[in-house]
Amino acid sequence: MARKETITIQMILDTAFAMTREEGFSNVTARRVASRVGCSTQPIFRVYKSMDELWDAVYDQAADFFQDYYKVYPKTGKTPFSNLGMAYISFAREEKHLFELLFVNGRAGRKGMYELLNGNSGSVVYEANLARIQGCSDPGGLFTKIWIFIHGAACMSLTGDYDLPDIETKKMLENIYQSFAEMK
Amino acid sequence: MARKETITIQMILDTAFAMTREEGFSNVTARRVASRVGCSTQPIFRVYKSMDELWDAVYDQAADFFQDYYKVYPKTGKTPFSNLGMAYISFAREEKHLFELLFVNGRAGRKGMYELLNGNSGSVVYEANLARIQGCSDPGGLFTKIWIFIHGAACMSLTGDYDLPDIETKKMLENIYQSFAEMK
DNA sequence: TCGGTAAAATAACATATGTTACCGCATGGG
DNA sequence: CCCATGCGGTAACATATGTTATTTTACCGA
Repeated sequence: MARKETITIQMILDTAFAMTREEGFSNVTARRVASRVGCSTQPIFRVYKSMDELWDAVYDQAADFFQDYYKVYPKTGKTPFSNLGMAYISFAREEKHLFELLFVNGRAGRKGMYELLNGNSGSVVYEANLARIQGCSDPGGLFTKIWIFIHGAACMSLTGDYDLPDIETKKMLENIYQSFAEMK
Repeated sequence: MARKETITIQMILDTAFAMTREEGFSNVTARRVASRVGCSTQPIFRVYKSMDELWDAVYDQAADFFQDYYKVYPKTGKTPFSNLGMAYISFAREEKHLFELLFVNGRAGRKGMYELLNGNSGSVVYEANLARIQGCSDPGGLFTKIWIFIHGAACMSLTGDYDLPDIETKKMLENIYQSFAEMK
């Protein structure tokens, strides 16, 4: 038959994803991925029709990665809101490039923010028992306001304009939750 | 003597800035600027040592533009906070690419967020009578929290995840100001 | 009018990108 | 033990970028 496959689609995708984590999406080029895998650019175009297809796959993997990150994140807060917030802000800090890709710069045809939060299983928001007050359905409401705040802190951490230690962040999140909840 | 100058530094900078507004920073290339000015790339490199220098100039012009935008923005809110917030969020909506450049993606050696807000004259925050509670000096405090919220809404509007009409935005800003202020 | 000077055009260099044509060759079924 | 099949390497194409060398050209003072 034919020659045996030595460079798999997994090797390529994993490498591209690792590069996205480390250097950001825009540095994932055909030649750079190939070089890191240790092959020519051919195998890439054998398993992916184009770089766009590979980038799509990386994006999807980033979305899954965020889901897993949230699931594993220790839920030590007093409320599901602060847990969600802590996980989200930590993710922005620790996975700057992935956060940018998913929640800031996006990508043509990117998933919506709430779609990314819920994922395939609806885990994040659902598990947080926030189903009743899902953001999209209560504009100006509690979840929307809290979410705007959480997203704001995460984005500011990207540019270095927010850098409170986790303890302080947790306090602040629970503080503003109180503020919003008691207001109504 | 010599030939008369027909392509001025102003023409080049204005064009590059207009292109940044319309298409974003990353589309400002030497050839595209030249084409829009109606000349070759030579005049650009006569007045700027490199594209990096031109990009710096565009960035500075964007910072000034934001200052002017804020100064002119109608202050119809009940508090200086809501005025600042409305202006900032409107800017993000109407000048998506400039907002990204200044407050999201930044640029090597970009100005800090509060530096951008204050500008050369310290106008934005100062005029808003917020001097006493400037963000950097009250981490976790009132201004910081409000600012995180405002920045969050602005960033979400970039990705289409926030799209309340101005009226609602204003209400929400005044609402959360109440929440934060009464909490303490 | 004429020539030198500087501005602007032309065209190239060097690099980086996605993508494709081509070819060597390993491999496993016959 | 062959050899067709398809994997992967080499090299090129086409394009886009910043930048620079060279040439043309317009201006103004002499």
